[in-house]
Amino acid sequence: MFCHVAPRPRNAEATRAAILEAARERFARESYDDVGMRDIARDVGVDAALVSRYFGSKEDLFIAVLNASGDKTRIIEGDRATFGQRMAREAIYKEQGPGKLEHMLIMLRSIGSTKAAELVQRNGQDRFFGPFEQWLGGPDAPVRARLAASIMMGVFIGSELCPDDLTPDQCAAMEQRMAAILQALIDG
Amino acid sequence: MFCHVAPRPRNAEATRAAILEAARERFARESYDDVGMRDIARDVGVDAALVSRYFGSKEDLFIAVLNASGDKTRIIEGDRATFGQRMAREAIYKEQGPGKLEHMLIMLRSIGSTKAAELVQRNGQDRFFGPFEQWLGGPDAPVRARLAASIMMGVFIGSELCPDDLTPDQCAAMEQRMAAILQALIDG
DNA sequence: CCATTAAGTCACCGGGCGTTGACTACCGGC
DNA sequence: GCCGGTAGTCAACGCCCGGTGACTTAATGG
Repeated sequence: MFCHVAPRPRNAEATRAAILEAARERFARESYDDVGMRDIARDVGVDAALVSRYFGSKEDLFIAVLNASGDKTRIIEGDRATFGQRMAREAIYKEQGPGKLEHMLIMLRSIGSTKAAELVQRNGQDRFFGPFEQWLGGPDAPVRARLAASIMMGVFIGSELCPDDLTPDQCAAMEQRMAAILQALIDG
Repeated sequence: MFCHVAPRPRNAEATRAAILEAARERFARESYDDVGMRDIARDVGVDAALVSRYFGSKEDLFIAVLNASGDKTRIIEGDRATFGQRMAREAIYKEQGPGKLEHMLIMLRSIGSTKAAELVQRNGQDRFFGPFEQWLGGPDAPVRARLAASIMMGVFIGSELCPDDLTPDQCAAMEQRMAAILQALIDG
């Protein structure tokens, strides 16, 4: 009988990446305050001290997660004509997994924590809101960007952080309405 | 020279009410996790032990705050024709103070905390979402209610939890756009 | 085959948390 | 005028957190 799982081969770079990945998944499911260094370490199968060693502090680790996750969040791609449809689909059905809107999810989870709020705001401004506003263009771009982003955040919270009890038909109806609203904002 | 402020007169009921009020203000500004029993006690000018004594536990205190605050949240009043306008004004300018949408603010602040999320979800469903959906009526009421509530939540987060750097003109434009979107959802 | 060095672990620290039981001081009624 | 009960305080407990220095173990080059 095996008492130990196969010990991870000694590879600092791979271990560091594994920690970052585990942290990303944790922070996408729990808030900054609720995620513990020991939780992340247990997920990877290492000692908690190693997490502190590799990333300096919990705050630095969170920043690293935000930066790493932000790379994959290419919200703005594809043509403008289907933006509303795409975003509505993402926000409502939100196929799990890395990339996509996970970056937004991580930010929303921890935006309540005073320790993480500042980081979240700065990161969201730089990596999400700023580019979005610039991409949008046109008259009232700041207002339209802000409103569109707010709507996406709100639907995200409604469908991810709160339990979902909508039927498939209702989801489809909601998707359609949301897409129309967003698209109207995009088009001006 | 006075070394002590006037000691609070011995009145259990008044002290209890003062604790509840202080807790309400704290929970409206910080998340469940960030608010400490000692913080609340300090605001009132009593010992932290008294807070536990009067309300049993932090969780019970939070529930009491949600219930007490919910009474004043009469979202649904006034005529339907101006609902969008009223809500947009509330969400964007959100004159501070008890009542109004403070209940929603308290819920949003702590929705990230796993310890408070369940309470928030149940309370929000019972005191906010359910009545709202019922009041809305008409075709697709659940979908429209959910979408309208999500939009309000999103704008709330955007304007309260994130710093506001919109000019008065931009605020007015945003208010107008948001009001139109909400009103369209209300009317069907 | 061993020495060196990096990778990872272990024990522990200081601090903050919510909560509790023992204690004190005040106030109304006799 | 004191006395019982209640409002409020105090000190402490157990727990968990993030972080650190000393130690152990494994890989690697000679």
